[in-house]
Amino acid sequence: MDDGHIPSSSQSPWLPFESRRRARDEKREAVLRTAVALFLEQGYHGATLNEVARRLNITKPALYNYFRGKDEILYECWSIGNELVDDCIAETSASTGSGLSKLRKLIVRYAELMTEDYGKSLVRFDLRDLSEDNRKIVQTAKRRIDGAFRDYIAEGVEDGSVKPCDAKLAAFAIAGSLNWIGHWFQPGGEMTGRAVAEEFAIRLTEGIATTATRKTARKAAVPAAEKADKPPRNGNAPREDESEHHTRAAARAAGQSKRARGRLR
Amino acid sequence: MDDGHIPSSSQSPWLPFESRRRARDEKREAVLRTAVALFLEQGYHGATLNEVARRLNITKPALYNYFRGKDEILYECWSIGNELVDDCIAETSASTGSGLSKLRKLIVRYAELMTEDYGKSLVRFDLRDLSEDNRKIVQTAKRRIDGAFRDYIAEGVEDGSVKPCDAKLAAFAIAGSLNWIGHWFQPGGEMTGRAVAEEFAIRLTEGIATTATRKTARKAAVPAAEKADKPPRNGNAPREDESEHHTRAAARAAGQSKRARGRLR
DNA sequence: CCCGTATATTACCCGTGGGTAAAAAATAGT
DNA sequence: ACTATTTTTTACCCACGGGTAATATACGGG
Repeated sequence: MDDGHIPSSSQSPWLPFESRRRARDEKREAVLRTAVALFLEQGYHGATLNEVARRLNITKPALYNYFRGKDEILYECWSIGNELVDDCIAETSASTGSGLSKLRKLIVRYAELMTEDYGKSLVRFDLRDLSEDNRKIVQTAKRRIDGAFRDYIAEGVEDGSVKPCDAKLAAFAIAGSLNWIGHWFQPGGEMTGRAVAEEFAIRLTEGIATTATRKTARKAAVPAAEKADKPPRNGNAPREDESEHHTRAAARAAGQSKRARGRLR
Repeated sequence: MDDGHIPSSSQSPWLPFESRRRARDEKREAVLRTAVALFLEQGYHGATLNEVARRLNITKPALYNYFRGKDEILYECWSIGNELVDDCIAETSASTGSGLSKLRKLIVRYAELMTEDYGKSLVRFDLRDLSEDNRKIVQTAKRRIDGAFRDYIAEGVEDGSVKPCDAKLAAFAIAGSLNWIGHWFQPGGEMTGRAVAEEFAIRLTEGIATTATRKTARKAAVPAAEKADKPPRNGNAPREDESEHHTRAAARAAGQSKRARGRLR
């Protein structure tokens, strides 16, 4: 009778526990995915927890097994987006090149983030809907992001790849343009998120790049991350960014595991 | 004009108990001024009509003599901002010059609007809080504004003042940058709204202009050194914007009179 | 088979705030 | 001064939705 199906339980006593914890995390994430989509779709105040639950085929109180309340769900959505931004910055900072080159890399990654749900949550959600503590965390993180843009610009000014300019205002101009993507972009349009991102990287740095001598500016200034030397008419050659996707995915997974997990009561 | 008395409160037609004999329209406008400030300060959902009324030294039901409901107040706030934008576009369109020149003018005016309450209401308020009808009106108006940017860019491309580019995306980039001003600018900072506006007009067109704006660009590029000690150069003096203020004020008054006024029950 | 734990459901509470009816106060006209 | 109209207040309703307590169900281990 010892057909021994499902050996997992007999072999490792703590594996079931692990699998259960994993299942729990997966449910938690499912809640967040649903919530972020609904919040973006109907607005935080327009969306109800009943509707979130309904889309998950559960009922509202079940959500409270994973989150303390609505505002915590909002915060967690934002938190995931923030981790993705952190990854962008980390990857960019780790790269070598001029300040301008780093700036362009950050713009591409950040812009593409703004075309995704969790990225949008960074700019579409209202700080005032968060608890006092979480609001402070978000504000600090926002300053950090702004600082990254500013630092790259300043770095570019020093190494000569960027024209002398007010780094603060230039960063506001660039970041504002990018953040606004999160307000108008919706998948299914004529351009993919990546296409928008790369176009913006060029457009937003054309004005401050020193090498902006007419047409040569583009090609010379964007050698590494740019494959647009071919007419930007076709969206082919999605190959060179494979490594980036790998890195992105890995960092994201790591981020998730390291993020504060749902209260294990 | 000078209603100088009782410095304790701001400008409320209801101030003390008597002397409540002002025109209906003025009261209506006072409500909107208070409401737009509160909505921006606490968010539409965070702000209550009770608080709006309290700041005006009246009670909530009194508001319903001038507006049908909260969402109509929101719409009227937006509507005033929209009229101001319309004025910007009209003035710009009436001016002569290259497409680039018009674009810059529009940017300056639009940017400065974004530093004011009614301008901010254009980009900080959520369409979904409006009634179905009003939402459609707003959406149409938004497209019109976007179209103005796009048209000037296209015009500039044709007359050679602007480099060939995707007008749609360029407009998104510029308008996004400007709209974001409405999210971060608050009076009392180190820069005035006008200063920000002029800086942005240069920065945002540097990338797409065919003629590099030498001197203006240079001036803008070295703000840190002499930004503080630089009063308006030449004889323009601090009142060089008088004409525009005149135009603005006149147009605004006209707009108010032509805007649908409070339901005359 | 039973028990303990985690998870989910039913049923409910209740604070909030938009909105309203009716009375009161102010205002204007004659 | 009296009346008609507008404006404002007092007092109230109630829908909505976040949140909770009590209960039921699923499940793994002994």
